[in-house]
Amino acid sequence: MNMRLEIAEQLSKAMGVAFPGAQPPADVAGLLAVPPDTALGDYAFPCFRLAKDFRLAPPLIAQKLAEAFDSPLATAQPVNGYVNFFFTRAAFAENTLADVLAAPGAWGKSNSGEGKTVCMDYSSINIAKRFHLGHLSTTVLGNSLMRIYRHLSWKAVGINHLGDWGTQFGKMIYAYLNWGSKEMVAEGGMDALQTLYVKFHEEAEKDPSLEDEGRAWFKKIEDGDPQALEIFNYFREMTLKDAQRVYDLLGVEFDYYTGESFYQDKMQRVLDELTDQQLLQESDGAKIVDLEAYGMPPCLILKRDGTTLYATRDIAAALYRKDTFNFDKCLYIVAYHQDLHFRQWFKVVDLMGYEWAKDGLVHVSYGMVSYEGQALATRKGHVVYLDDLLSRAQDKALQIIEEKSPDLEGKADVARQVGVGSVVYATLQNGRIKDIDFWWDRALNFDGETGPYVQYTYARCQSVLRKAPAALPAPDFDALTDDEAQSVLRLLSRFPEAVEEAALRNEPSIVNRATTEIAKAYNKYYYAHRVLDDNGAATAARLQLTSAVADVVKTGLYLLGIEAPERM
RNA sequence: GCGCCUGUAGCUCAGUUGGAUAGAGCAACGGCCUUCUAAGCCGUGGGUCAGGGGUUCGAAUCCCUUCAGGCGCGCCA
Repeated sequence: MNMRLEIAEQLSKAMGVAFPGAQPPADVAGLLAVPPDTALGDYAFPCFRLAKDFRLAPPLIAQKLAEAFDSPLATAQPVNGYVNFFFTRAAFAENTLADVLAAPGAWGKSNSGEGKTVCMDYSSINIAKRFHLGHLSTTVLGNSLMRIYRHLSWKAVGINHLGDWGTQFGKMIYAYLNWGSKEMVAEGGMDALQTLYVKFHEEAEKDPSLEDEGRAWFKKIEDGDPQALEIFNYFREMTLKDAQRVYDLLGVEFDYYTGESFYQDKMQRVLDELTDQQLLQESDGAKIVDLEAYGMPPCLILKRDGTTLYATRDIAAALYRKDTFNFDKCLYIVAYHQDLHFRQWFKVVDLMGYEWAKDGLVHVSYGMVSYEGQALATRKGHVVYLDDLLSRAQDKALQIIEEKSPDLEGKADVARQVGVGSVVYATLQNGRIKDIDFWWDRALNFDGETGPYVQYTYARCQSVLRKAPAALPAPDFDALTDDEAQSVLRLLSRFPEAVEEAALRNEPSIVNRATTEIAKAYNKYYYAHRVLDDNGAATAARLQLTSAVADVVKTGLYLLGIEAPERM
């Protein structure tokens, strides 16, 4: 039973009774507000807007509506132009818990996305580069959104749009052949590739002709030269293998690893269509689509030398994905500094006549990451690599476990879940548009509203549930009419709305907050009330509450991409 | 110069898309473990919602404007 809808329905009836003939507002449920203080009720309806239509002062409207309101699940009280609704506490508890406990892991699931497909372009790492802080947001946001959309019955297609095309790979090959070796790379791994790349740029400063060598080797990759391809594929395999360790830790999976190179043979269609529709113009030898009418600089499609650009590839990829998956939405989880780029090529696809470009293509942008106040700079070594961060977080977790629960079984595994969870949680804690300045002491803090806090609440619930008596009488829901229990129940009942909104706004932090609020409310409850006591019927009710909290917290964590340890 | 974004407690951020007395966490200080997990709970202090105008019953929220910061603005991705 959705209490918001129940109240809205009964309130609409009350309007018909109290104001026959008047036109009631269309979306009563949407107008229901949550009062700032629970003493004012569980939901409230502001009457100010009705004053004109009903030709009556808001306090009087509130009074008449409250008098006419009738529901077994709530009572109504008029206060200063608001109608405040108070749930019938025991009935609310019974209803809510029955709903939550009906299907484990399914709270917040809905059919709202049934039959719809979303493509998710996320993580999208570059070949020959180590996984660092700059890739964390896109990876973790994308993973969480995949889970959230699937929870709402969308078909979600995860795509790692690899950065595997461009002259830098020609340069890499040149550097590898001249200054590197199989042994060096086999031993040094990704760092060795990094070193070679830096070396190339140093040498190219002195001898600009190396740039031509780089271009020549890239041309060989394009032309399918066996030696060039072999080396390139070696780099590619290495990068993916390196990244896979991080993906495994984070629990991240992709349906496709179709990178930029995949679209090379799909560019001509873009050029043909743009030409046919006379959208392509020449400018300084390059080919562009003019966007002045839309207040944007032109979108570059072809360079002077006839080769394609980033935007061209993105357009080709969008057309391919539409053809292949027939998506309703295609999300690009990319930092906001590429905002203009996306607005430009989205508009180009629109101009090409594809209606779905208008609201089907979505740039899910997020804030920039800096490290101790300065921009990340791989070449200067001012960078935090993901595997370092994750292993330090795990070390910290293990250290705390040794202090607090030295007898815990499977310490390393719990430390992994908690350490990794803390990093993921922190990444999804704030609105994604916020910039993140990374500091080690902040990242390794496990106190307060953190991943470990939420996980701890789950483990605490599990601990209580393990100690529950095997046989209990039927629950007495009058045991859950106190304020603390009601707060927990209110938050549980609103959790599904949070999941829907998170998908609507592509904002996993909403699920993060909803889950954390439940954990906080339960911890408060836990200190105010004993779950297990001599009263079997009351204990049964409190155990249901505990069980429901455990289930929803676990679901919330899952939707964020975080595991929930049974003990910690 | 133009465009996009951000500005709320010392710090990091919420604020349900216009509703009631602006809330959390961190940091600081003070309490609570012989009872279900103290990675927890309770309490104290801390605010010109960047500034100024406007819209209306009502603004942190919408409009205008100024300021501050971040990011972008043709042959990289």
